Amino acid sequence: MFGSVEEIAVRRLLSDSGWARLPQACLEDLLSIGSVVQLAQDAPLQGHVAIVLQGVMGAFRGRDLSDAAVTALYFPFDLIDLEELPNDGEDLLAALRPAQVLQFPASGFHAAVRKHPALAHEVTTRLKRQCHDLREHVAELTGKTPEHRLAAFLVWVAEMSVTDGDRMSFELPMRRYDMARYLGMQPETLSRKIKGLVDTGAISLRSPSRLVIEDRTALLTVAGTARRAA
Amino acid sequence: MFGSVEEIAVRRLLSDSGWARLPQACLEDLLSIGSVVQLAQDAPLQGHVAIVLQGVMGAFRGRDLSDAAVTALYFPFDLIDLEELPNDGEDLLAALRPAQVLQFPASGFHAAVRKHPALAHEVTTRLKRQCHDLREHVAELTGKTPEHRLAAFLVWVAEMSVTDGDRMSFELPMRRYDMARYLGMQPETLSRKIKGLVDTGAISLRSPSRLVIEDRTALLTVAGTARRAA
DNA sequence: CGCCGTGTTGAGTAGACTCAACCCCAGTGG
DNA sequence: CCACTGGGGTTGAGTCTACTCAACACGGCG
Repeated sequence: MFGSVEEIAVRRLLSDSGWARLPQACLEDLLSIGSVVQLAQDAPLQGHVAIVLQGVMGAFRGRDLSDAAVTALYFPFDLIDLEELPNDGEDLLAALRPAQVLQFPASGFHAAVRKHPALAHEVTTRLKRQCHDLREHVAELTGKTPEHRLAAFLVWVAEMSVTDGDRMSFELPMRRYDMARYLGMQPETLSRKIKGLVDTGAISLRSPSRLVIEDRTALLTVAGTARRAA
Repeated sequence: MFGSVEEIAVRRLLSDSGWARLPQACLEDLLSIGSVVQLAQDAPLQGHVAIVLQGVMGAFRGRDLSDAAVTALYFPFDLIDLEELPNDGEDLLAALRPAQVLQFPASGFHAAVRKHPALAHEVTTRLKRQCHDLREHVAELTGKTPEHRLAAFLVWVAEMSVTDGDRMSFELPMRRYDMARYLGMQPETLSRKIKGLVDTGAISLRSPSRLVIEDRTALLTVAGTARRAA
């Protein structure tokens, strides 16, 4: 069912991630109803059940993508399930960079959940984890200064990213604008805070979107407490 | 298994709330392992699986209750399940006012979930709803001014409260200090914002904790968009 | 080359924070 | 009966910082 390009990401999904723990029959059911979807930057995800394969998806809250808040981030292997919620048309999902997801029809996915207890357990666990992450994000938004939030965010993203050997260098998975809205500040403020961290030597920028953590300890000190790991 | 006082809340749980949809056998399983716990204000909940019966519980993030952020609120009939999460000792649950919960041993509850598909579905639905609510809260924290957040919060709490016929009068389910930390502002700022709403005539205070919504439309205008209902 | 999307820099303002004092009320004990 | 106490809440003055708005820098692309 998959072309060769997509196969790589799906194969990783089935071997490296928590999903691999599921029984074989369950995985086959999932793969038989799922379809790999390529999403360009800013492309919305139609339908609301999917697993991220590559890239980062953002949950938006608001009428337009242009003025909506970024409320949550979904990294590879994260489950996206926004089905069966009060829908006032203000919940949107979009790719923050070009991304790839394994999408499911809601009915089929939920049928699989009913059929396979192990899948139900996996979904529950992931949802609890998402609640936990969101509460942590709330704690950062209510209790920390922009510097704190930025530092914690950078450490977190670095952990989620494949550092491909190159020390702590990684690609920021979204634009400044989206980062700012996720972190609850203005793009200008974000730019200044990043500059501040560069000036202190904690990080450095190879390009606007490629970042190197020069001094992780210093960054963690700024962040206060580290955020959850992958 | 219940004394007469507790029976009232449990009976409402089994008739009025979404939990009543569960099959009889499942309810009996739940009741057989659950125990009603009375919590004084600020009393922490030991163990992390419960259903709120009365009052409001708060999820805290931080070392102490005194300086922790209030990240989420649990109203009657909400499910609390913080089990099986990365536990760094900074997640706490406490009653914001005297409260009553139906508490479960984690193992027993999860056994019941495995046994009853309907319960698994109910739990999943509630967790998704909690994620949704948390995302909405994040959107408010990142995108709205303190006035907006306060107005939206008051409308929301009013909907969650039993208005006992008395127009839109209701009891605030927590102290100013906790409210402020949930809404991401300082107690002083909160006090001033409340005063501001009183001055415009949108609300009035009968006592520090008893509030009347005089002009719901005006309040909604300030809030921008209404928050999710009960 | 000019345009557009993206990111940065600068100056001024507005609004939340900090810290301190004060008010109010319920308990408590003389 | 009244003074004392402590928790909860409000008010005031001053500071600081994030926001606003505007201009500018940079790179890719038609």
